[in-house]
Amino acid sequence: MPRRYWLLKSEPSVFSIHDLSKAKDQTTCWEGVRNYQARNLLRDELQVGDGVLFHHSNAKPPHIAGTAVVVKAGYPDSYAWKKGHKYCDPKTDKTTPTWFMVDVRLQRIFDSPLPLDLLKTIPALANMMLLQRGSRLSVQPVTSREWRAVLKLADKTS
DNA sequence: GCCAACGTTGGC
DNA sequence: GCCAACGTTGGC
Repeated sequence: MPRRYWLLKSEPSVFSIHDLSKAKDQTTCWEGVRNYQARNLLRDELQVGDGVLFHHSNAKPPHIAGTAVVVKAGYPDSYAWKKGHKYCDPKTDKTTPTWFMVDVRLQRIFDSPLPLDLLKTIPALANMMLLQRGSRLSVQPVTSREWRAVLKLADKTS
């Protein structure tokens, strides 16, 4: 199985890559995804060892902040059953979980974050979902070509 | 703050 | 199952 790549987005005011760097083992569960398309990817596709681009959405400007690695594949998102929590979903139950999460560990914080308008200048990224459809979908597939181009850009700008 | 994109909801 | 209404997201 070849290693695969993904983009995960988070609003830095909620949880940033710097928060991840301060977390125990620089590892966190990626809870709170409440969209079925993204859920399917978390549940079925993300595997241990897969690469993750950490995107800061709703930032000024929005940017890819660094990389992480999947250290635990999809498992039920227990926040769905935390009463009163913003990620609580009372319609779901524990015997047939609806929502899933993965664990990711920090790999690298880019010296210079890569804003969208810079990413848009890179031909290899022209078809990237992030640039075509924005970051509404909170878990996005990234091709190995896109992954390489982003890392190359990160090295160039650091 | 605006608005386009898009997901969800609910009446029929 | 369709689709209009509505809500949310996020880039600008």
